[in-house]
Amino acid sequence: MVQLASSQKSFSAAILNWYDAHARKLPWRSPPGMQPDPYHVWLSEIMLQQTTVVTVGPYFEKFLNLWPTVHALAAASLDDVLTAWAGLGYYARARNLHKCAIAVSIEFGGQFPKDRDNLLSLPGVGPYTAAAISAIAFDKPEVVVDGNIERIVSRLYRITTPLPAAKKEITEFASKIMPRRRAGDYAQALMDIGATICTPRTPNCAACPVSRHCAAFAAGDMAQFPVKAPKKVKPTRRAVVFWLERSDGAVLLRRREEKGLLGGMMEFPSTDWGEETLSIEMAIMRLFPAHFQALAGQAAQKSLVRHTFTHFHLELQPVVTSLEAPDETILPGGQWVKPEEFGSYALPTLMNKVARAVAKG
DNA sequence: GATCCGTGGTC
DNA sequence: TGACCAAGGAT
Repeated sequence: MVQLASSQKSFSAAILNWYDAHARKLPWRSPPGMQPDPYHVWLSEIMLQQTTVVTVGPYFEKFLNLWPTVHALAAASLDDVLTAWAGLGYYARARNLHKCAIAVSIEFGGQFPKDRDNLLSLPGVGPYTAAAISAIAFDKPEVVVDGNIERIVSRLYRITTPLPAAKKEITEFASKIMPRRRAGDYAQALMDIGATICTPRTPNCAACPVSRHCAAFAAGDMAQFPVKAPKKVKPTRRAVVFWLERSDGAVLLRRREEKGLLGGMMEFPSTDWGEETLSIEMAIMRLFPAHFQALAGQAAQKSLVRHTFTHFHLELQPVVTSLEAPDETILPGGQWVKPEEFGSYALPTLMNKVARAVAKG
């Protein structure tokens, strides 16, 4: 470790040389030597939180087309932002993205702050994203530590403390080996290397520009790092979900609560997501008690929809029914939408799975 | 520090 | 096929 710290210059030079020759061409990156648009950097960094480059690509292009500037995004409605974000997941990011755009547009006159501390005050911008924006968009020498860099550093030093407890230790090592110049390129280089060479399962050390600095490579136990705390088992939750159709073909949707899981997104009405399995009749009684007689006889089950969230499995039992009745007697906040219009609504992937199950069988 | 928060790809 | 994983943040 001491040897590596003393060879910081050789290490960072190898990283930057590798980047000059192998940098990935990504939609949000500017040509070599050009300063990127801070709006593009911010937008991409928010989208890339816990999300792969391949998944983000089309969403990044869509958002830039819809809202070319931070002012345009700030002027959009939250519902339009959620609709455009639908499918990307972690919807608090979209809510905070909108809040942040308004803050930058109003409080900072449309100019993103350049320093880490001011960036940290923005909604949805945490330690990683603040450092990344400051380094990449403004070339500030900030210590950028994401999951890739955690993995690289933990292998360089064979850090045995499990994550996330090792975060502080890793950040200190990362700080010691980073260069003073080209901090943005350096951070992106490490992330590229982490994504393509120093991968989680079987790293391609033969292609790594800094394998000679790596303790885990020397020991031959790269795959043992980073050490992570054990994970908890996911419980399974179940519910009955209703595809309630009107004679004109429109289907009943409602908006979820502003906060929490799938916050602010649209959904097909369902019973509460709990541990126990509910009968169709019981589900109708829970959600549409005033129309039990009209619904119970004609309810048709479709194939079970399985979906896994970060911390639980979900099994939704779709039920197809039809109903003609005054709206106010059906469901508070319900909204009738024709399936061909679903694309312009903020439907998360789970609900599109339900629609698919209903259409098939 | 622990928990909550999506989704699609991979082995 | 199911667990693991990905450019984390908020509470």
